[in-house]
Amino acid sequence: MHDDIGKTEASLVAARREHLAALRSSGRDPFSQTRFERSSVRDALASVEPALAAPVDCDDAALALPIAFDRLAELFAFVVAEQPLAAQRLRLAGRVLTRRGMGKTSFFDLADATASKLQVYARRDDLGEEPFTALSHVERGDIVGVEGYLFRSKMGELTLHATALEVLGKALAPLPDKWHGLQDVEKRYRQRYVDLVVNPEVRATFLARSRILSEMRRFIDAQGFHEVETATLLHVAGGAAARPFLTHVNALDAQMQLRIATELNLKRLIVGGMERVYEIGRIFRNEGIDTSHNPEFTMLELYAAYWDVNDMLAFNEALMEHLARVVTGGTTLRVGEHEISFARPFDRIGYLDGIARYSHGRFTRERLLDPAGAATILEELGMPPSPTHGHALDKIFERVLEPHLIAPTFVTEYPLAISPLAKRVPGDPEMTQRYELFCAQMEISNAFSELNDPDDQRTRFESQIAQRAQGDEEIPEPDWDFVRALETGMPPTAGIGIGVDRLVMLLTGASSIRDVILFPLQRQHG
RNA sequence: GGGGCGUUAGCUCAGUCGGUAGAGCAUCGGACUUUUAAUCCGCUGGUCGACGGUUCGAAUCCGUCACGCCCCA
Repeated sequence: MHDDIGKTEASLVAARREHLAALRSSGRDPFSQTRFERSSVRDALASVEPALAAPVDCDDAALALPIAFDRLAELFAFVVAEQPLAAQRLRLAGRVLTRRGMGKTSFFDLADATASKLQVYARRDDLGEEPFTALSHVERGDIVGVEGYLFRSKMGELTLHATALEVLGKALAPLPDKWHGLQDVEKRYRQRYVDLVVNPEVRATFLARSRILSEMRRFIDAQGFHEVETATLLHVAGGAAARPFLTHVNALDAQMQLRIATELNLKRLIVGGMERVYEIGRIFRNEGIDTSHNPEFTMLELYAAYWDVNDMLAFNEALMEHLARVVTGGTTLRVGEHEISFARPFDRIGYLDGIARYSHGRFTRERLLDPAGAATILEELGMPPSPTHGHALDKIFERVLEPHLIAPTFVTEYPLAISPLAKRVPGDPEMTQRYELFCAQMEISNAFSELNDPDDQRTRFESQIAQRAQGDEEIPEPDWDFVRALETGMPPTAGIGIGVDRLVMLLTGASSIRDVILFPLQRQHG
């Protein structure tokens, strides 16, 4: 790949510049246009006989919005012929996707933000000789505004019959194939704007992501949570097991780290009495890139004072079902070859029980909770040795239990060794009040009753220092101020982290995290 | 880090056994007043990812590198 422009491409650009020059010389410079008033849903309804209009369920604010192409069919279902609506003056705008010129008439397909298109019909006899000639300089990729009325074509397609048309923007770069779109995945990510223009399903995916985020906020806000923004630049990035990105702050002449979680700062807010807080924020982890990992990704973390892990589980379950309903209209989703249901209740399985079950009883609690025992399990599985007990447990889990977690499943009660911030299970101090939610073999959320005993927290940080010394570089340095925060007193609290990108993958059927991140990290061209 | 696959016209893709490169779409010219991947006629368009090697001759074989995708660790 190199960025030098080829001769063919140069001639395509030159041809487009000639069309631009022609438009300018006829006083229709596309780049001098400043605005175009588009018809609102209310305008559209007002222009037709009330008796004909289908009932529309939307509030005043929605009525004032421009008509989205995906609503045209619903709003104008009654349009059957050419004549009844000739008095109507609808104004719609979009990007030209295809042109079908037929001498003295022409058809255009326009795209807006939705995955639907609008067909426009232009005729010389309606537009006049000179404007129709100007129209011949409108090409695929250009942005146009059209005024006209709707009718149904011979083939039954709802079509805007143009009475006036203006060019609002010109595409100088040639667009990809109108039928195949842009397939080259590398170019799709590097030039996402082109991907979005020519691949409507990509626009639909990112609009779905936006809807998921706003529904998530709505659902959470309705339960009295406050959205907050904590620092991304930290002296010590903690709250998760991951290597941080390093940066330098000139004003302080200090090396700092980008956050790997929002956990510790959000719990500081719980200590401060904010009681119900959440943050939807970008997290940075200096790790590998694959179909389910991007070095920067979005996480929802939420903390509720006076809740325990079971309250959080119920909240999590309700949130997931709600989002599934909003996005898909139902509770079942296709993920690869599996059909999975988000109808409550989700499956539950104990961490230790699950590993015991899928190892046919070979990997017992006693072996797993003993560092030496876990090491022998790794050997039996033919896996390389781990630097720490916690690392070994993670590897065993990934190999033995995770592959079986297709339907939404809460894995409950995690060993203390891999849960440095979670409260112990009463009467079982080696285990914690924690669960993780898995779907389609992906970890979606992680929640627990938060450890609020500062002495216990200090002890666990100290054991993390030992783990770091054993060579596990993903174990963060202790954040001793966090212990001081707990010494200030934290109510019993439950917290959760949800991987937003993976959740969007599930709900949109994306198989790669790159398909739900607008600008995934790519290596720079040599 | 290891393995596999890919990179050919603006886009989507062919390219046989090693003999100096093809199609469709787009562009350009022409016809066409309800088309919808419009159609019909005609013409253009190439640093075959980069570099090196083998060969009389390389898109094709070999090596190195770049970028990407997939799988594994």
